[in-house]
Amino acid sequence: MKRDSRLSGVLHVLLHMAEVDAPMTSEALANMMKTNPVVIRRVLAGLREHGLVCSAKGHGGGWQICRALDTISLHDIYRALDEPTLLAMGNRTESPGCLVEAAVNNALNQAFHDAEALLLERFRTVTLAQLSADFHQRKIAHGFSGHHEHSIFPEQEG
Amino acid sequence: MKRDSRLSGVLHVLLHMAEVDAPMTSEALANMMKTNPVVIRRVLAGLREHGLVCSAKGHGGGWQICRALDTISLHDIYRALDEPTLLAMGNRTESPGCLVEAAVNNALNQAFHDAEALLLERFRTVTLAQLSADFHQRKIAHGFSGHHEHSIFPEQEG
DNA sequence: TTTTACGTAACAAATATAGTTACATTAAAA
DNA sequence: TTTTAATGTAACTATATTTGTTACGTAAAA
Repeated sequence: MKRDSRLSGVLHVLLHMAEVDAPMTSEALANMMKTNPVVIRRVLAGLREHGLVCSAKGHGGGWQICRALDTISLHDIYRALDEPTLLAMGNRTESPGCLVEAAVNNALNQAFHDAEALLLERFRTVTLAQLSADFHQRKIAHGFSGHHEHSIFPEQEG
Repeated sequence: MKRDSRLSGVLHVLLHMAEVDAPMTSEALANMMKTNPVVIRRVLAGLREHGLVCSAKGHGGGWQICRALDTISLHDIYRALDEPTLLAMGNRTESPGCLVEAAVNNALNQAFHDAEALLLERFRTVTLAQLSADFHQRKIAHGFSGHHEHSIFPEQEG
């Protein structure tokens, strides 16, 4: 089964936005993400409803993060994405009439529930500020001299 | 994202097979699972390659579990299904050139890896024998009298 | 030799996701 | 005030995945 990379993608977008003081247009972000501006606007519209980002129309408009980075957890972003499915597996039927299926569901649900809880707990404990700090450390480790806004190496895919 | 229910479905099928001494045909199993016999044969063919079930052609043929239930863990079945994706989320790109994406991947991969490890560990510790025992307890709890092969209640979806 | 069942390829249908086009709306700049 | 640059959003298209179906070959028992 194919994995949903929206959370990964949104985090990427947000961290780039955090590096820039001015609003970034959906077109610029789409170029970074090798996708379409409408796709960017669609997903960021969800974050805006949750107060994580702000958008401005017209000349000089675009998207900005509108809360302190250390107040935005991965869980906040996960919720703003409408809490997408975490696990690629599930039970065939909930509340089955068949007792065999009930026994199967019971065993699997325990494992599934615990794995989901673990993921959500991790999401709660990681903030955008931490990811940003990690990024800046990586930049230094890769030989950032102070003259480049980003890595001295050509960047692929954003 | 839609969840893959093949593991759940295969467990259901196997536990029903465990209740019967004779081979079960793909047609009978397909009726229970409300699907097509070819779909059953496709998925059970994978289990056969791993030595979990045996099939016989011709009159009186069909499918049977061919190992002791307490030697078959959920992990064995998971592997026989070709280790399907466990998590519905993933990173946009592995080995990214962009340092922002590297920071994102690093944070998410830790969480993803731990959640996967938890699931696999659970799969290793649960056997078909345990599920079968759980099923028989449920049957008793639902008023099994000794005269019925299965529940006295009409079974839905298998 | 007929019937029953698996084995498997090829095709069709359904689903989900992502991408695209088009145009209305808003706001700044000329 | 007109032009330009941006978001907002609906509708459509394309693509990929999964599931279901048909068809027919093979094997084994009755």
